[in-house]
Amino acid sequence: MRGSATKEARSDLRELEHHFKALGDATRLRILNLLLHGELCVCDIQHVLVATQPNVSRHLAYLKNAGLVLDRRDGYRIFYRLVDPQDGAKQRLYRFLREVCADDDQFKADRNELRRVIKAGHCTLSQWKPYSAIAQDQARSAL
Amino acid sequence: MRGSATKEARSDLRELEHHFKALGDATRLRILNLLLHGELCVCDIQHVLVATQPNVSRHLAYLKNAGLVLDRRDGYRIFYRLVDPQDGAKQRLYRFLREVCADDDQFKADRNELRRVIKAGHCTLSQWKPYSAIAQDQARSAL
DNA sequence: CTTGTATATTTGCATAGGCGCATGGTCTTA
DNA sequence: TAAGACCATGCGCCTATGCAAATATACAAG
Repeated sequence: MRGSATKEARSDLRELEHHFKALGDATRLRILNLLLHGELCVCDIQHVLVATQPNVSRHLAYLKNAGLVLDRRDGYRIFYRLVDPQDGAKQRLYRFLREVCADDDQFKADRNELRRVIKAGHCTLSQWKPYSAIAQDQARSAL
Repeated sequence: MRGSATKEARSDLRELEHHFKALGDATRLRILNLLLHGELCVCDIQHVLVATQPNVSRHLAYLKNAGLVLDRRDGYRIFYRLVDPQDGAKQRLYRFLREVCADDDQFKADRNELRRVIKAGHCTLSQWKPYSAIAQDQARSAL
């Protein structure tokens, strides 16, 4: 099944460029840092980042267009999650991101704030789901 | 000496953002792919990419401003090389880049073309130097 | 069907970024 | 000093992107 080279090597350069473009923004990096640990709805992110709703929404649309996140509707809210990495490229990217996000203070603070927001139940409350590629306990503890 | 956290964690977010911005362009990715294997002058890159000189020059300036490359004058030409990674962040970044560049066809073709250009001696000829963080033989063979 | 909540999209504006072209600067050699 | 090789930068044009504010859409509850 390694024959997916057809898909993977088709235009890695363009895909890579788009991925990096998507990562080249502080707000989007902060969003990804949160999504690395689980599925979230827009308003949770909005609360953590203290940003306007259209702003968060547009950045999520950008990430979705770049092929980095997926969305899912549940009632009147929409949950975003990282695309499940199938190819090696995305796996490497996520691993790299996780390494990078781990140390930074801003990212740490955001994760703390996310924990607070989830506890406060502003929005998701019981809806929170860890990112499927991460073990549940790992996601919760790493948060 | 791990106490460099002061420098590293100062504003990782902004630095990371700038790095990713620098990577979010196909031309710059192609340039970095070449520089991963050694020091090069502008006209070599120009020949490989088949781009105008000012264009290459500006992208190199962008990379330099982003803290990813350094330059050095030697006679009437200027050689660019990757910044020697001191912090873990840049090491991880380069490792990630090297992994990603290895498979892609465009990057491979560029490396082949670079080898041809170096052999043809358009510019650097005997001046070519491998990127210091890579063993000389590894750089030449990987090229 | 109306109201309220959560998201998305449009609009307008300001800035950043990419490219080609022309110009100017630096260094070498004659 | 003059010419040639190599490189940087300013200018104009165009596109992409970021943000705020307003507006539109989707859903739930009454």
